[in-house]
Amino acid sequence: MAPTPQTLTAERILEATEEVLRRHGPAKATVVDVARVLGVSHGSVYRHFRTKAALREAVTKRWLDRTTDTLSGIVTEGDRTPETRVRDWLAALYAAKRHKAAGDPELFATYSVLAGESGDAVHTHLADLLGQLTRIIRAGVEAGDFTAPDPATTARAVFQATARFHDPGYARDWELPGAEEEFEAVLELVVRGLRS
Amino acid sequence: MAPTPQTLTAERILEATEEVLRRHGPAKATVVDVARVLGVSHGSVYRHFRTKAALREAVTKRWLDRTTDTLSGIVTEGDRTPETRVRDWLAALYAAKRHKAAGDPELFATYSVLAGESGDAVHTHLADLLGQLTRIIRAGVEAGDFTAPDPATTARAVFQATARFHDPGYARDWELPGAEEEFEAVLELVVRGLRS
DNA sequence: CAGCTGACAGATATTGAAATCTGTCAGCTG
DNA sequence: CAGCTGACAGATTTCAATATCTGTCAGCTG
Repeated sequence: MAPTPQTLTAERILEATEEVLRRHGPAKATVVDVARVLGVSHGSVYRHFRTKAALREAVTKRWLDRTTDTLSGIVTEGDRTPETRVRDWLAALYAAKRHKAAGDPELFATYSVLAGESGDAVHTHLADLLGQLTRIIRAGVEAGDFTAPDPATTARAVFQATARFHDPGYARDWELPGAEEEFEAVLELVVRGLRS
Repeated sequence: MAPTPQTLTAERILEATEEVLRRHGPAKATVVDVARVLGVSHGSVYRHFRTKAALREAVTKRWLDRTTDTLSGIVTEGDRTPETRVRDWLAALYAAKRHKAAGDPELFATYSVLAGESGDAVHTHLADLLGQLTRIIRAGVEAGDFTAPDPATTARAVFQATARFHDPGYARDWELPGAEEEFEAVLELVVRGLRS
């Protein structure tokens, strides 16, 4: 609650870590830097996070959860058709990732590094997103709008088919001219493939 | 090694380069190595290729063209339906890339490096592949099997949607258990999206 | 005593000097 | 004379010495 809390908490460490990552980038950010920002010794940071990898994963998880939370609202918009929700959800995912990549490149690089290291935070993030997409597709099947023998498998296929527009490995292409049109074309193809 | 007292040709240099790339990998392969395999001075290699980058691009182009040639046969199989040809073509593309990645990892790494450097050889390769796919889809539209206002745009969308199964950036996932099933699911989704 | 410090060992990263490589070209060779 | 050689300059890579970092822990502090 206090604007300048004196006790060292996991939350304060995560905020300082984001700051350091933004300033120095993932390759140069050290635990000593984080401790310096907080005005404590680096030993204290290790009281809250067992390793540097755990700290990086925690800060990344926090960052990924922001996207998951943004998208979760679209899943349950009962007044819209499942097709519209699939479109909106994928468009929102693309927009969120693109915005993050452009606006927060240092942290985005960290996320990409962790994704490559197959960290648990990323694995969970992907499972969360797939779960959301599965719910929309299942609703579409129940409404008779979509055909999908196994909604989870189909959701995975939709996710893979649009990977180019949310996988961080393709981030450099997201701002290229024509990217938006290509997204629309893939989205159209995928939605047509879902329809009964 | 076998005595090679013949005249020095671009073709012989490309073969020696492949040999050196396979043995040392893309990071350690030098023009001096190539010259040593051929029993000439490295200055002679520069008579045929202006730069090392040009040499690497030429050897990569040769290698990429083998895939393009393999697939071109499927495009014109008039006795099969367009849908079958799209399925066969994408499956053959996936199989070819996967086979290369598993069987020739050093050269595959070189290809991946060049793809990242956005070399012209890769650009041309992608244009060739897209051209083949466009022809199949256009044939499908003309036969009334597919709906696609602009076959070239749709071909691009199909190519993007299946990127995970032919883009070298994903090579590490191609041998994972379940990869084949995921390919089938994406292929099913895409083909459904093409149908009228 | 709960939380923090700071020195320490082993691991990792940085640095700069030495080695190697790329690309050129004047001259050699057949 | 067409094609090749080998020495060379500048760029890049390697390597080992040095510095910094990670993770631990005995002891300090409030």
